Amino acid sequence: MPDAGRFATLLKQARLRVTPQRLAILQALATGKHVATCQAIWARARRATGGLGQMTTYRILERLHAAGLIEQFDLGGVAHFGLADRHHDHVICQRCGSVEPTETCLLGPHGDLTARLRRSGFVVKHHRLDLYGVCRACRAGT
Amino acid sequence: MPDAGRFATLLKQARLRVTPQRLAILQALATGKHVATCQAIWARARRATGGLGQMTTYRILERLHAAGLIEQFDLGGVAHFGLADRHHDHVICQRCGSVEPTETCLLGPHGDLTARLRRSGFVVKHHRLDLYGVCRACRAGT
DNA sequence: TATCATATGATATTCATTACCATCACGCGA
DNA sequence: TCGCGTGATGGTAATGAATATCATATGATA
Ligand SMILES: [Zn+2]
Ligand SMILES: [Zn+2]
Ligand SMILES: [Zn+2]
Ligand SMILES: [Zn+2]
Repeated sequence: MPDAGRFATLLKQARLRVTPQRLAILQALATGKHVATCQAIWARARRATGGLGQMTTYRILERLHAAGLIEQFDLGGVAHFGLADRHHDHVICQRCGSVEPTETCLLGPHGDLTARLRRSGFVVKHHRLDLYGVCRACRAGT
Repeated sequence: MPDAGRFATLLKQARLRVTPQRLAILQALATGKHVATCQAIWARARRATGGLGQMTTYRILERLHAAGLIEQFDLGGVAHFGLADRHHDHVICQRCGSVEPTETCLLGPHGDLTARLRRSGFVVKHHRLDLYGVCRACRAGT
């Protein structure tokens, strides 16, 4: 667990207890793809710790999301989770299902949009922008 | 069913059979909120037709989505459906859960973004932009 | 180290969605 | 207008993710 110290600090900053299970799940989130299902995270994390309950995984992921440490969104009907270190948008391939984060926010001058909507009475807290299409690898494979 | 003729035309254009169940579901989608769950759509449509199976509702919604007549996306873990007459983005209130469509696409010069990503090898087919926040009514109610 | 609030783990349960199959009816051609 | 055949419908059963519950274990603080 190379990032144990960093993750422990993150948990403490969020006023959450530092447990081996939580560290294992954060580590699993850091090593895999950009996002993963609860099942996948559980499978990877339990291998590292030995005994990790599946329901514990659900509860920890919910808690980490409530604390803002991870992002959560539904994809194909099942919840997906990923580390939420910085804001990013998503580029999703409809063929292979890969989910990649963008380097920068794609919304451009974000202030414009927020100001425009605030004038209509709606206060924007955050947004989710997902671009669907076909990635380079899948196009080449055709 | 005031829009029966219009919906029948839509179905025929999509090479789908015109059945009372499909018309009832399209009508239910047109009368309710911008999006609704399968359960809610079923409840409203069955009242209009008398006998409508729940599983039939699932199958019809899936078919209509495959044909591009309706939009589908997960919200809070359950699928939501709405008429997809034109492209729009979503303004979602986190307090009351209301989902409202935007008049125009919020992405601005869409071509810029598409071109930029195509240069990286990714071909954008469509996107989903959801803005989360608090609506005017909920703010006033505080 | 003692204490306690909280986290964990296992089971049972809920609920949306899918699978399956027998019956029915829309659309088309005679 | 009347059959016919393909596709649609409806019901039951099965799947699978997610939640509820509660006894036990453990991290944090003093
Ligand atoms: Zn992400
Ligand atoms: Zn963004
Ligand atoms: Zn919409
Ligand atoms: Zn848009």
